[in-house]
Amino acid sequence: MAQSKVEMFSKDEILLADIAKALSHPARIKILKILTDKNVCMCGDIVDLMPLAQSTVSQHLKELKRVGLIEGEIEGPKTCYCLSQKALQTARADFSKLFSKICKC
Amino acid sequence: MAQSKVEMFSKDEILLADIAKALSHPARIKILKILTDKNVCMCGDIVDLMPLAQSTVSQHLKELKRVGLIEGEIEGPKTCYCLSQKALQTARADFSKLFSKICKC
DNA sequence: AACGTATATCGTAAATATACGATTAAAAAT
DNA sequence: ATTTTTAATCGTATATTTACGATATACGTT
Repeated sequence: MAQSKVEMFSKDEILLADIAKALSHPARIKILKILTDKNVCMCGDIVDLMPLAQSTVSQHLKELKRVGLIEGEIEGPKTCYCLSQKALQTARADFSKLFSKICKC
Repeated sequence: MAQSKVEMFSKDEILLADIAKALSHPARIKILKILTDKNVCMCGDIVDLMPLAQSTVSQHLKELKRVGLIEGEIEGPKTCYCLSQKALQTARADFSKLFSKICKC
């Protein structure tokens, strides 16, 4: 990318695009599903269920945390991850709003 | 990216992630909104409403076309773009399905 | 036929994303 | 106190994305 022109768009557009970005990799979709099934989950449990290296999974978790969709609580050497239902509600509403606007029915 | 591991995930996850990717830039969100307002729109009209160069807008249109969210019909030297309501319905349903799964309420 | 208009594509630069192994840090277990 | 376990971060390679100007293409107009 040359210089970013992102600031030339509306807050809403930037925010939704950012959430979409967080959802734009199948690994991250899968992580959200895993956290749904397990409710609360150690990082290692997630890694075991993913076809990716531990450091790569950690990066994906970081991206999901960046936009707030998940939360991680450090418990000793372990980290417990869970979904942020609040952030998910907001994301859901934002996508709904977009599709309501652009879908005819 | 090193080699892609995308094929290690489910079809559903890959598909949804791909749609999310198409929505992961504010310019593309804005284009969808413009097409909603104008219904059908020449490329140049879109370019005029965007803070980006013509070639850049063209690239964004290509990405939206790639995932099928918009369609472009060449009419002489011009190209008419419009939303694909069918693809939008599908995308909307796919996101709904994900959020239904991962949202508690 | 030459020119103008509209848009896609090419070439390119810079930023970001994805992936991995190695290392670090921090707490638990021995 | 040392070792082990867990997970984040660092360093790095490669791929992809974003952006632009320049060029090519294709049609309409003069």
